[in-house]
Amino acid sequence: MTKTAAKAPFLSVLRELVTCYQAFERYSAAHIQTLDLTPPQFDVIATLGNTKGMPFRQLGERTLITKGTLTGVVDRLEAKGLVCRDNCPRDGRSTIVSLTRRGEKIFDRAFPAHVGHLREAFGRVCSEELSSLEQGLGTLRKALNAASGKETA
Amino acid sequence: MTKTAAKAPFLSVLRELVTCYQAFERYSAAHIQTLDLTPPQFDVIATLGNTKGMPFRQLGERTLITKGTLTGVVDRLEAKGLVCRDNCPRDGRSTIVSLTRRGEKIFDRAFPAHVGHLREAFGRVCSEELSSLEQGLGTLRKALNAASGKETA
DNA sequence: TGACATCGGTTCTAGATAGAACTATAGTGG
DNA sequence: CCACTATAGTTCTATCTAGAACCGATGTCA
Repeated sequence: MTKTAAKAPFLSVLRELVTCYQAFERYSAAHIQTLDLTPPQFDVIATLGNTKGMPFRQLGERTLITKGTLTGVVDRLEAKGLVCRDNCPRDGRSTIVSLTRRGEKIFDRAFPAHVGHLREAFGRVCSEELSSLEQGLGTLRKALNAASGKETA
Repeated sequence: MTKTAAKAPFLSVLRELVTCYQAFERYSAAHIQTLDLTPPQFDVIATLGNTKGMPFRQLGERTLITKGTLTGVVDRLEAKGLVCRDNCPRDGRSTIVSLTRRGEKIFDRAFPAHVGHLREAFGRVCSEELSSLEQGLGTLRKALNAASGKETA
């Protein structure tokens, strides 16, 4: 609580961003746990659902998991028999990850349930407020990226 | 992208929440790294700054780090000579964590610098939008807590 | 076609994370 | 004063995390 720093008005937005995000994580994770999955594992299942599979690279881009981490997450899902790795016929370096039949079953059951669980919470906020929130978050994100670009460049 | 699920309009807010939070984390972490600290370590330093120290429990509440994790974070800070553990005279179970002189020096130098770094980004967003964002985040957080309370109870 | 840069994944390292089990101290009720 | 319960930290386990080093396959360019 430095005097000058405590005055910065944006710190309260910041704190709210963090606590809100954590509240979401907790809320979401609590449900995912009942499926015997971790949040990143669920994220992978949800991303692969209704697709024919995709290479690691693409899976990482969509789930925002870096490749080193993704290897381990996929390892564990493979051990559970929910996804499988196949060599890409077009590119010898590439590995295609896709849901197994069991993985698809989990997806079909868990994904709608999870969306319903989230709706339970988000439904309590009126849609105008949600869309204003979405916009505000977008503005802040762009500001963060712009500021970081400025310093990197 | 299940049909029913893809329609849920709140999913886009959700995605924005996650990407915005991650953008913040990246932006913040990039600066903290230049101080040879990790984000949780910085968080502890910032919380202990301008205090006479506090027990683990309280430190955990403020930094939102669970006690098992906190032990490790404090271990590493202690190894770096930035904080110290002292027995609480009033309670034999309790340990008081406080900044060493070196830790205070780091705090005095790093905290204002970090706030300045953040201001660089947040200053790009007008204050009305920030306060509206803060309010929206608060609403959502309360909705999440309310929904989770409903299920827990 | 042979050198070289690039790219996709894996491995390794250090750290963070939650949660459960454990230890020791403190407080409480009989 | 003794048993019981609650509390403060630590330890342990499994997972996630980024980032760097590495390895094999590709593609390029001369």
